[in-house]
Amino acid sequence: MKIILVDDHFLVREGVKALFEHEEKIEVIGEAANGKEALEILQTLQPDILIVDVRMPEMTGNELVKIVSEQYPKIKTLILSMHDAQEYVMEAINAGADGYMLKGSSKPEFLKALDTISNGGKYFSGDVSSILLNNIKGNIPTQNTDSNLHNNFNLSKREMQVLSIILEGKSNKEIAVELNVSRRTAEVHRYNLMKKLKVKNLIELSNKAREHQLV
Amino acid sequence: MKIILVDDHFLVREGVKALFEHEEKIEVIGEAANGKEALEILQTLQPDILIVDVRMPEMTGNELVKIVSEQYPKIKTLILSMHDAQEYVMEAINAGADGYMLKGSSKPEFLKALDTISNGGKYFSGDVSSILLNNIKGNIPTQNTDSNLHNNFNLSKREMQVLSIILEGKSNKEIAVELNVSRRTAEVHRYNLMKKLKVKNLIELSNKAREHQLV
DNA sequence: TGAAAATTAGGTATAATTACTTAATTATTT
DNA sequence: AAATAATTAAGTAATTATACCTAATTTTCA
Repeated sequence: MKIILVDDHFLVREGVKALFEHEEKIEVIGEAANGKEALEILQTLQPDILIVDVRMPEMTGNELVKIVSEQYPKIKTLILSMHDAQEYVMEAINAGADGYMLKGSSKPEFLKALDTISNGGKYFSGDVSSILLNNIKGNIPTQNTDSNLHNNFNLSKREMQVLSIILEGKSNKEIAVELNVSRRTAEVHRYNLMKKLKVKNLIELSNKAREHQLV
Repeated sequence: MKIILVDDHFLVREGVKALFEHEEKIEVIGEAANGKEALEILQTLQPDILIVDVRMPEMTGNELVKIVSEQYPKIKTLILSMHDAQEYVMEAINAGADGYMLKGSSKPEFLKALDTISNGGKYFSGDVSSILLNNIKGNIPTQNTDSNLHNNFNLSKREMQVLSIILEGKSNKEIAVELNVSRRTAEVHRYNLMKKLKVKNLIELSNKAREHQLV
């Protein structure tokens, strides 16, 4: 299995190489620090698989994957990401990536992914399965029943409502108007929300809500 | 984590128990050889997770999962299967299963699955990702490429820096410390950033930055 | 070398949020 | 019907952010 690594961080490339060091079936035949460089060395080297970081300057991993999968359909592509964010995963799918792994994935899972991919399969880490699930056709379940995700922070109905308005970027005053309650009430809900989600600012709130697909 | 195993093969149950033997966080509190038995012991024992074989006489694992997820929404369910067959996987999803593992999955992946599920998440083994992929809804809008990507907001280097710190959830005061400047300077950067990106609050800032992959 | 940006930071005022506490009124379960 | 949880909202202080303006230094590029 001939592999080219594409990641703007030297250390990450080294890490991946170290991971494959004692695997005789796997050989890293080239490295690139960005999309342009990758496209250049692709023309001379002939890799089986391209391992690409999602987040890179100038050209994102997903953009690179799209180009490669269109121009060199025989080359398989595996996206490497630090985040299990919905948009990255869905973009990877749309770009035609053959796999999606988190940087925290274990070595065995990595090897399995490469094996699956090189045999023409797709391998998306189990860590992102919830995102895949949410985008499944005819997705009937996953709603109501307070068991799934929605409420493992014990948010009340009203709190969920307030949360979603907060995530629209509204202030307490605006929330108050929208829900027809006092500004103080909105404040309390926001305060309790932050406590329950164990976050200390809006950004963390936004991230946590997104992660846990609370809205 | 209290677990009940449901599988008609004694050996499989033993195998799973052996797998968890040295995991102190996991405790197998009951076993059943079929769906009916499982429903009976469910009433007295209170498991967190039910690990269920898909293929069982009389009642399939998916049928059992459906009943359990409707009647005991708090109990999580993990399907165990020998096959990565499309119909099993899709049925499991529709039945409301929280996870789907192959019998050949590694111990670390098993533990990760249980952990994810017990925290309210979903975990479908990477081995079945191709099935999930095949059933993904038609392309989600992935809009912006090139033109409105990256820095065409005319952000300066310093502003980009400040932006990324803001997106870590830090306050002006914290930014000031991190960059070794006055709090007022941090305020100015933040103010100019918001103006340049044409947003009026943190949430919009976060979304816009993410959309345009500014960080 | 000059002009144009960028970075720095102070002033002023207003608005908004955070971090609690207390407490009344509804709803919901048992 | 009683107990528990949810929703409402006021009070108090302190902190933080917004919305400008002005202006001194530095950097950068032509």
